[in-house]
Amino acid sequence: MHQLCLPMGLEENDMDRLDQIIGRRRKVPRDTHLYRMNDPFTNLYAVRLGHFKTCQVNAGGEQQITGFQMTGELLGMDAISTDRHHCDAIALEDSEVCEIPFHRLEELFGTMPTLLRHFHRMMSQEITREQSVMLLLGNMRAEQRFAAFLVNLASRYTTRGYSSTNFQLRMSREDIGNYLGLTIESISRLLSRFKKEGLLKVNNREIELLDMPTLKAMAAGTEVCP
Amino acid sequence: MHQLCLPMGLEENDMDRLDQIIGRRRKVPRDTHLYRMNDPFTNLYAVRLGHFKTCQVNAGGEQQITGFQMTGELLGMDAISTDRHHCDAIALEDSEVCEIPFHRLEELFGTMPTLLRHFHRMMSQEITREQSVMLLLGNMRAEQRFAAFLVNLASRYTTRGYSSTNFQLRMSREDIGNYLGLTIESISRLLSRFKKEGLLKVNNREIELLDMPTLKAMAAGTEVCP
DNA sequence: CGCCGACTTGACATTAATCAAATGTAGTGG
DNA sequence: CCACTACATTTGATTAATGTCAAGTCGGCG
Repeated sequence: MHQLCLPMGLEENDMDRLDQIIGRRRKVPRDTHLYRMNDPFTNLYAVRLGHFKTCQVNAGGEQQITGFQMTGELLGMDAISTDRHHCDAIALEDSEVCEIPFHRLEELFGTMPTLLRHFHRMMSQEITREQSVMLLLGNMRAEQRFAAFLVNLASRYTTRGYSSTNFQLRMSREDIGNYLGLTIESISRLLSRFKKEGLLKVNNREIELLDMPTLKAMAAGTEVCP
Repeated sequence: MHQLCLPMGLEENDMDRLDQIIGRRRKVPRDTHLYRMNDPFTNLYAVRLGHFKTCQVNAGGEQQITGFQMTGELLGMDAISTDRHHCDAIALEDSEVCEIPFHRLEELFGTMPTLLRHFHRMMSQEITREQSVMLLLGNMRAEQRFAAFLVNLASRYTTRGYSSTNFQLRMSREDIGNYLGLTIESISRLLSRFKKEGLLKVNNREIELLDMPTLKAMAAGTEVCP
């Protein structure tokens, strides 16, 4: 957790000061909200355990999942601009977060440039992550999107020390479809097709990736035409 | 410019200190790069004059325009995470920017909490802007996307003191299509249809919006079905 | 005037959505 | 343990939206 989240690279002394402001841990049961759109912003949240999704809704009631967050990732940075949350954050399984009171974090910034720098990197990373999703949604075809999704999960599980080829999907097909701008039926068909083509095994939400090179090539848009 | 960009709400004293680190102005002729993907990151850029587009390219050569920037907007925040730019920034017309050396900006953060807070708001705003685009690309149909695009431009021109109904598109149909995940032909057809339906007038790149309420309703997804 | 690039328009093809069952899975209570 | 239900997923048939391809038209500029 400390390798992924805010404290990265801090000296022990600074680490203690950070630990002191980090608020209580909060359990978030599956399918419940960590926060809702328009809630006033007081805390950032670091995921300690479990998985979340963040989603936007517009006036017409259309919903878009804008991301899936796992252990060590930070939630709530989109709320800084207006002091209100811009999306809902919902636990995909029983989860746990640390509350990080943002005003107290700001107080530390003045004397802890390393912390501040790391915070900026995390916000910037969120911006580039979203740009990749824009590329995916704007230019890729269904099979590319789905391949990119799987490759992205694999790489994030690797970072966390888990298997990059065997993992559980924590989200429903519907969530995946919504995130990728596709329907649940399309996701289901893609899974079946990838299975038939020997790219992966799938059993309910259990996934085993069998052909990472091809999946990566599909995701990058460099796959040779079949 | 000062109302939109970093200095917002600074005291005169602080404003001077900020002005001192702001680097030279740089002219960027139409169709030339302000920076390219993978260029090392040294400066943020504040647009003083003109318009830019930022675009991503993946390994397969697919390109996605991730945003259009106008006067007072900040470019380059996605480079902080890795010290390299993640996208190309290209001038849509002859333009001018201020260079903001990021390391010197960081030096000010320690003693200018107001500046820091404003910087955080700008990064956060970029995150929420991108989330809106994700909603657009993931869930909206072509006419909604295009309406949302026009309404967004209108509101940004309003903020800058220009007409919200009469303005020039600085980007080609192709750029618009790429940004919205549509083809140039689709954009052309949508323009023709909106014109026929009396929502706008169009003459080359000159736009006059005639029915903002309907356009807004379309963008929000609350338009009554025709 | 004539060329070029940007844009428009039309005909047709394709992708993924929609609609409709069928099937599978997990949980519940007998 | 087994029916029974509710919900998630898969699969098939069809349709609708948008992409692709192919002419054209327009406007600016040498």
